[in-house]
Amino acid sequence: MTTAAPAPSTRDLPHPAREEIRLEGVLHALSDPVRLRIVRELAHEGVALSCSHFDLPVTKSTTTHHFRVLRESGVIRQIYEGTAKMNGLRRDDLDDLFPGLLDCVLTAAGRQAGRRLGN
Amino acid sequence: MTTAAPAPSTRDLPHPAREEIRLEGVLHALSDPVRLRIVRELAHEGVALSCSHFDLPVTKSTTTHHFRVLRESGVIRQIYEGTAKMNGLRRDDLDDLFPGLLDCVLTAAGRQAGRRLGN
DNA sequence: GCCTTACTACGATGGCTATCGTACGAGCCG
DNA sequence: CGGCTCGTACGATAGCCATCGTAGTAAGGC
Repeated sequence: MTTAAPAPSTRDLPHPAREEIRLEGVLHALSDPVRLRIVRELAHEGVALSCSHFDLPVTKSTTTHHFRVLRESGVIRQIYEGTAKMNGLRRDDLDDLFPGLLDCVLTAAGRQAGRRLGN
Repeated sequence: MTTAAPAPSTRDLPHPAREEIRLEGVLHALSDPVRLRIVRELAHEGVALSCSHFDLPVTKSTTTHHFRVLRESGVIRQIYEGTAKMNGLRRDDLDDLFPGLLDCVLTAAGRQAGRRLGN
């Protein structure tokens, strides 16, 4: 019965509706290196990941802050799953609002990272 | 003075080279409403425009600041032309570094503006 | 019941930044 | 020359923001 449905209803996190997502907010969220890295990894894995999955060069407090910025700007969706908090990209919403934007940013980020490494 | 300056103008502005343009910097530059508006207008007109061409809801000091941010992040190129300073999008550089990114952002901004007006 | 794991909330802090006003320099034009 | 327009520089200010540490809550395992 509660296998595929959102069972843990104890804590619910506020997310902006699709129409409330603002381009400026998304761009600002993506303009931070730590957050861009998170988004890149989420896109690369393709599935929702727990916060602890990431190995970021900041403390856990700061990590929480970055995930909140991403959620409040509409870039990711956060759902509690037991003790873990799963983070998933809001690909459908973003692609509908800003077609191609996410892919462009991800491609650009990948190219930039590649340029820095071996070029 | 009669300094026999070889340059067309005694004042030359520092621009980042193409390889120095960082994605995070560009996204941050575009995440400000005033700057996004400037970039949209530059893209729409398609030619370099003087600073005074824009009717922005901020003072001239702040306008100068925003243009500098755009220049230092690599989004625009600024050239003195007599008493005016002409601002042009660095389309070629941006399209080469981040293919499609600028167009995606501009399209998204246009759609968002349209949604706010009457839709 | 207790301990561990996962994450949050709160307060502090230093830095960045958007904004302004005022004073100034650089070209044009009467 | 004297002013006029365009844009800059500098200083100030207020707000945001990335970061941290510490203390606390929620869920699950022993």
